[in-house]
Amino acid sequence: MPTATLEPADSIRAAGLRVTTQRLAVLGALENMPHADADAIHRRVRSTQPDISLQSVYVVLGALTDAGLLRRIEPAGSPARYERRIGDNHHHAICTGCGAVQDVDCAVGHAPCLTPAPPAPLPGTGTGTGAGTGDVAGFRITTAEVTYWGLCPACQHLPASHPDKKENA
Amino acid sequence: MPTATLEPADSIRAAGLRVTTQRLAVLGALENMPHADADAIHRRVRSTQPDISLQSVYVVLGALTDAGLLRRIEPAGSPARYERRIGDNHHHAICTGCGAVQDVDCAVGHAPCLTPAPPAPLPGTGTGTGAGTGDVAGFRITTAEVTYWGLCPACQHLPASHPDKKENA
DNA sequence: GCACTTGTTGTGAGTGATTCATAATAAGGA
DNA sequence: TCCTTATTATGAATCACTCACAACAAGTGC
Ligand SMILES: [Mn+2]
Ligand SMILES: [Mn+2]
Ligand SMILES: [Zn+2]
Ligand SMILES: [Zn+2]
Repeated sequence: MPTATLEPADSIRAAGLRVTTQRLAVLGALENMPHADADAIHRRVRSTQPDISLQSVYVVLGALTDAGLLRRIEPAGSPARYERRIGDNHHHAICTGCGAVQDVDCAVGHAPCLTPAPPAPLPGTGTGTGAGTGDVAGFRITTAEVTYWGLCPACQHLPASHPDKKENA
Repeated sequence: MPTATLEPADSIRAAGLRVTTQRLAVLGALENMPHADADAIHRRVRSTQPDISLQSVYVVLGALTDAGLLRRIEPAGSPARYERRIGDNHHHAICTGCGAVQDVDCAVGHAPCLTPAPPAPLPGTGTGTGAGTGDVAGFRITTAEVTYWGLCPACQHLPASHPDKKENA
């Protein structure tokens, strides 16, 4: 038995979950394909567990995400994507051409982006309640999610054509 | 450009689209319910056009969004929401308890996350339609989207119960 | 090692949100 | 008013995901 890695199985156990081959396989797959969606993970896992169903992958992803072992992001217009990089609220740059996702470190560090405090009252459509200072419109903010949209290096060099929305193959 | 000053019919025409009662109704509905989803808009529009179908509302919303007359946001775990406030890339605070959405002025210069760690900062991401151009990890960034997650004032004062995830009915 | 309990997985059906295909309709110009 | 063509109406279909429940297996105790 390869006991070299103290992580996957132990982290699952530490979360109070049972260690199953499916969970190990999903974690292992994500090791090599960060920001993959459920379908891509399923295809990858199938190479070692040909009979695992997509639904089971969903269940595993949900359990691991709830346990805090995975992070799920849900970019607009894309199925949910999963990654093992957790604990830091890092952000993402997403290519509008091909959907590629790239990690972006937050400039602030580990408890980032929790002090938005817009200086001016909200001029929104009729909801200009000048909320208290320090939070946003009276909201108690716990997370700030930042998504940068643009063109990845590859798509910048393509003509204004339609690069196929390739996933991790 | 002053989209707010144009009559709905004029702005539709100016976009090169035909002025229809359905489009006027959808724009009118959103006047009073910013950040509504397709279903809520459909219910509202039905009060004046009882026979309009949800699918037609989707078509109208798509056309108006493509024309730049509406902005669509797609918060995680929520159906798409639409608003008439366009032209400024403002951000949103969303309540994890009840799903309420609140406009937040772009925090350029205040929220640290708009200045990513890698090379250049993002100029004009907020005040200019997100037309600014930055560079993150080789990406040519055109828009920075910020979502603040937390509890709205109402949900802060509720016990640990789960307020119904409903909104303007 | 063997059984037992219970968390997990496998399977199929079901759901919500949105899109597609196509016929019917109506907006806007001639 | 007529005509062309954009737009809407309708139903079916798709996508991503969830649910219900039976079959299974991880971890515990003997
Ligand atoms: Mn990431
Ligand atoms: Mn808004
Ligand atoms: Zn790309
Ligand atoms: Zn709330």
